[in-house]
Amino acid sequence: MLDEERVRKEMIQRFGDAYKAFGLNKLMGHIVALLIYSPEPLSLDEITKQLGRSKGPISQIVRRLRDKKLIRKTWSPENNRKDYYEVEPEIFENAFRNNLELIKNNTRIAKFLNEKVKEINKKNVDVIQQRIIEMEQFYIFMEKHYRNFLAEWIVERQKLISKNKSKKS
Amino acid sequence: MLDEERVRKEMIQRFGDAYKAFGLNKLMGHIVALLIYSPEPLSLDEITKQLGRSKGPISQIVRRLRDKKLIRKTWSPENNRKDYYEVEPEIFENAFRNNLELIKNNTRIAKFLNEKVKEINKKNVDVIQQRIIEMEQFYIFMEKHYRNFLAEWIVERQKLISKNKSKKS
DNA sequence: ATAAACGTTTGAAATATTTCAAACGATAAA
DNA sequence: TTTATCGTTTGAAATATTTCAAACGTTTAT
Repeated sequence: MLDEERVRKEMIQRFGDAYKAFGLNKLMGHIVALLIYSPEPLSLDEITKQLGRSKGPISQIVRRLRDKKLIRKTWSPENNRKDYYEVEPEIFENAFRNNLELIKNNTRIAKFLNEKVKEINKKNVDVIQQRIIEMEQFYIFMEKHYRNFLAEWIVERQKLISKNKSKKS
Repeated sequence: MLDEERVRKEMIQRFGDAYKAFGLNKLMGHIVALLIYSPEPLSLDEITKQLGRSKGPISQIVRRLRDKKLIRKTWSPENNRKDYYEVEPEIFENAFRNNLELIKNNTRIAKFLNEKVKEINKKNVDVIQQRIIEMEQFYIFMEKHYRNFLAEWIVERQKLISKNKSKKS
């Protein structure tokens, strides 16, 4: 029991650090960790209590997590007063999709620069232009691979799920 | 000429935002943008002047950029007093490699949790365990794709470079 | 040897972000 | 209709990060 508590805390800690490393709010990672580790959906108050924070930030971060499709509200006939939250079943996939948006932005930047640099026709432009062309190619290529990965993962995930189901029955 | 200045500024701006979105320092993006856009290597003082910052932070961020293999010192027979910097030819590839490290950390977290949760043998563990198993599988799969992407990109890049060379001659 | 030109380090100041407590509005229970 | 229970919003406080200016150590020119 003491051990379990330690693991839970370390998980919250590590998710916080990981989220931060990806440029996201630490608290987002904490909440996600909590929800992944909880077999039952949690209310705002429960999250608040378990993380020892006040309601304000929890409310805001929970909304952002919902916008990012990492967690969702659950519906249940009883408890129609409080909102309960759980992780999205496709949480990792969705986190990846969010990252894809950043990559797409990089492609956009490269394309914009390519246009502009061509227009300007700067002296010594060849070195710069070559860099920017490579940048554009790189991120276009990357986008393609990202999409590919997603498609393959969905197949892979189905296999995982069906394997697990057959184990249960 | 005025136009060129505008593009340069917008580039610096956008790279700053992009770097921040990836959880890195904004100034890192600014310096990288400056060096990409510069046909000649730049000294610390030139970077300092062009970005309107003081030497302290520039010196520190430049070191971090070197650690991350995004920029490098150039050597030249004259000017052996000052250090001059340019972007690494494989800057985008290397940025990607840095990101791969973050993914590897996620895999590590999942593996750690998998071990621990198995040990604890919590009641209702099946839901949680399933999530963590999926997390591990996801990031292992992702690592594989990342490596794959890198291998393919290197081939693709060679094609780009040789195409450009033949155009020049 | 001395002076000048660098890059780095470092505490303090400025800025940005996170967090809180309290007020608010909305909805459901009494 | 009134009261209680939520989730949200909001300005202020706490904290973390970025930035600066000055001091420092090192290397090169004089």
